[in-house]
Amino acid sequence: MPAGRHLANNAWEALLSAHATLIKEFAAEDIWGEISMREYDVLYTLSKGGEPVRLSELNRHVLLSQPALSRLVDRLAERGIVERRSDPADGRGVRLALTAAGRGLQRQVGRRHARSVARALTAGLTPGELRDLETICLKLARPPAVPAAADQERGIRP
Amino acid sequence: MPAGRHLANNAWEALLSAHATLIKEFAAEDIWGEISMREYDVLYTLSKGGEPVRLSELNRHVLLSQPALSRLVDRLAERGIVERRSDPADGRGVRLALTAAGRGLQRQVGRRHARSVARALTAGLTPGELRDLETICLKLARPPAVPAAADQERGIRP
DNA sequence: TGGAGATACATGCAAACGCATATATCTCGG
DNA sequence: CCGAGATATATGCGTTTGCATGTATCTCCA
Repeated sequence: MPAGRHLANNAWEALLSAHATLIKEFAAEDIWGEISMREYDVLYTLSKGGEPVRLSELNRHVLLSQPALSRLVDRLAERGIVERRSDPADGRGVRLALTAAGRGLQRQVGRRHARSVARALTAGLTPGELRDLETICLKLARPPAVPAAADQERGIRP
Repeated sequence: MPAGRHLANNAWEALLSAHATLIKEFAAEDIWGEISMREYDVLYTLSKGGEPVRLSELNRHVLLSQPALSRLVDRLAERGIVERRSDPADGRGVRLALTAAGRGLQRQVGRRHARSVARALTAGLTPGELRDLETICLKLARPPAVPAAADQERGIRP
């Protein structure tokens, strides 16, 4: 048994707990207007990643199945918040971009949400802890992507 | 503007990113058998909190609306995984407990999942980082609960 | 003590989701 | 250059979710 097993599980449970607590806290706030938190997540990801963004790329950041994301984007497009264009370089692909209205909406909600986030996280943590949290979480967010090890697990030998 | 505003938002974004990445990674594993991750979350919370547990208490840990959780528990009860008893001390309340089958299922899936968690988190983090992550996340998980500040925001003066 | 408001959970219903699968396009070895 | 398999997205369909609201019970104070 690896040494850090309990350490890892305790850390994961704490992360889940923090996530649930904060998500609920943010969801309960009266700042979302005409969009849901999930929709905001999409708008934010679009605004952050240099648009246009592929559906599949978006799907790497948003915790939704591919069909669910496809239809969520549908609804946003019908509401004039995002625009779907076909990708000239790849006939299968879709290029997504915020419309002017979508960008405005993202900024408006984003400002308010950023304030909430700052309030919630600076309330309990020091700047050093915030930096540590970011550093550690960024390490976790990188996909392990060690195909050699996966091959080993399957008994594949070079 | 508070000093740690960007720090806080960067940390939150990293936490969300780590959460999404790891959840997807765990969901993709072939260890869940007859239950979903959400259902496992309920089983785990029941097994951890000294049973019996109230629905409302459970709802504080699980990221689901109260009606959705109520029905999820319904389904688990129909499948013989949890048991709902009425609370003798509070006629409105419900006391939830794992059945023997439910406890067995939780342990079986829990063992496998714990292994995955350990693999995923120890791969990228040192023991010290795991400890730091837990400590920081536990601070975040505590509900702020500063009603005085909320009153102040609404312009209420003592 | 009784009744107004709070709390705990359940239910009706429309919207959203995930799984399986279909469709269209791309990539490559032969 | 062609066809097999891979990749990107869409669609059918049954299940699950959230919102609004209903019902039962509890609390507390006038």
